[in-house]
Amino acid sequence: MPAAAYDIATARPDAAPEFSPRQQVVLQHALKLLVEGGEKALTTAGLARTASCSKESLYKWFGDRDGLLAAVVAYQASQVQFPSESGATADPDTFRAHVTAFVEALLGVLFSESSLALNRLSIGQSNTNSNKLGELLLVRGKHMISSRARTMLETGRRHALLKFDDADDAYQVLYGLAIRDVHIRLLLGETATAEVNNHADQAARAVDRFYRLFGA
Amino acid sequence: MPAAAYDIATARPDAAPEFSPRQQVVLQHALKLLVEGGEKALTTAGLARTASCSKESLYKWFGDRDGLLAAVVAYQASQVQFPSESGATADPDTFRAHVTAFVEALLGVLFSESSLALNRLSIGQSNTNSNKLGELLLVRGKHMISSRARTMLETGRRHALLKFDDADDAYQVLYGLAIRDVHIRLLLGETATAEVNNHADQAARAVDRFYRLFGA
DNA sequence: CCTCACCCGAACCGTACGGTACGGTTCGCC
DNA sequence: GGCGAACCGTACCGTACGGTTCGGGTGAGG
Repeated sequence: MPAAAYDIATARPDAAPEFSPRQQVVLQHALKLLVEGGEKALTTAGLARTASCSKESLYKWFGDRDGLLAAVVAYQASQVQFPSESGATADPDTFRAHVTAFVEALLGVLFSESSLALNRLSIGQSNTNSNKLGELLLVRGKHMISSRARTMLETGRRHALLKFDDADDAYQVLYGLAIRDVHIRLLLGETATAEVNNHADQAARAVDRFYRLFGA
Repeated sequence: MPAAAYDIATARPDAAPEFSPRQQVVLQHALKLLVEGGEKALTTAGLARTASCSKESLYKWFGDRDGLLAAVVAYQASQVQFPSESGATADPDTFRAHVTAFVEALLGVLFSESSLALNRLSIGQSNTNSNKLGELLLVRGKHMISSRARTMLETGRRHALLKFDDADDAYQVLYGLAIRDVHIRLLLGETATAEVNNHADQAARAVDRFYRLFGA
């Protein structure tokens, strides 16, 4: 349950059965260590101590330390869910509200401490060992989000609420308008201002500009 | 000389005298190791070997390993320069060309392998030891760039070429339109597509959209 | 009660790497 | 030529941490 509401309506079937409850608890402890102290702080001995399990179990469950890191990323990504678009989107106002809600959820996820910690971890490892983590985060996180966004935008286009040629291009603009350089600044350790944390306002402004570019 | 042209007209006086020529050569070797293998690949013994210097000298020059990393970031940031705006910007077309050139330079810097490696390094360390590196990269890199961008945009506003209330807000929009989520994807290890590497086209499209939002 | 699977806690091992010390060499300067 | 500063190469030390092994304990099933 990390900084993003769990939405039963959109839960993917592959999310739950991947790890046993006991393992999920351990993974949550691992995430906590990551958030607090970065990758260096997640040692096998330290995790075994804080999670009250044995190193032997860690290695049995996850293979090695890299497997543990991958498990943390995979598990956490599976926990992130977005509000479903729930059908009736022909009405312009409700559709725009849906887009705004999506952007707000995006900000909430990307700027959460757990997401930042996982991104920091994956980025830090991205050019060392075959880059398994970055790939995992991209495919289980960003790609899931972007594909959902594209279908949402295409729904808007189908109902003549938006106008664009390339859905991916339009999504990227929406992303850029919403995130700007805040993500990278937070990743670099800058502390978030109150303005940045006002996700509702930020989302509304981004959607406003997006509509000025792509509104029908 | 890393992926960004050196502009003699805009060289800051504090850039040159910080490190001796010999030290600069060593720092370039260090950057090369970082680009190739990430932070793990930059060991004091490894750097001493590839740069043909002694570990003793490394510790004399940079204090400890963290000091070495900070020196790499500081030195490399000092090497990044942008084309100067060089006065006559009253003409709408040349001003817009200046903005486009700025965006193109921004893309060239941020998407270069050396910049990515340094960002990965700083991000990876950002929640471990007092976050010296991230701060350094922000103040010596991003803030320099953004302040220059703001003055450029305000020049455009003064000449009634642009219209906005907050220069920083406008810059952030320009940044978001240009960078989108490409930066984070590259940081995570995704390989750049040909389209992404066409900085001229990307810059032109971003500036076009920027003008549709902020053009007078 | 026995067995077996699972797991905890702790001790242990090997190694990689940060940091230090030292002998030997080059080079500028008097 | 002699001196000292800077520096290279190498050997060395201490430690932290990944990974393994082992003894013991707990609980379900028979």
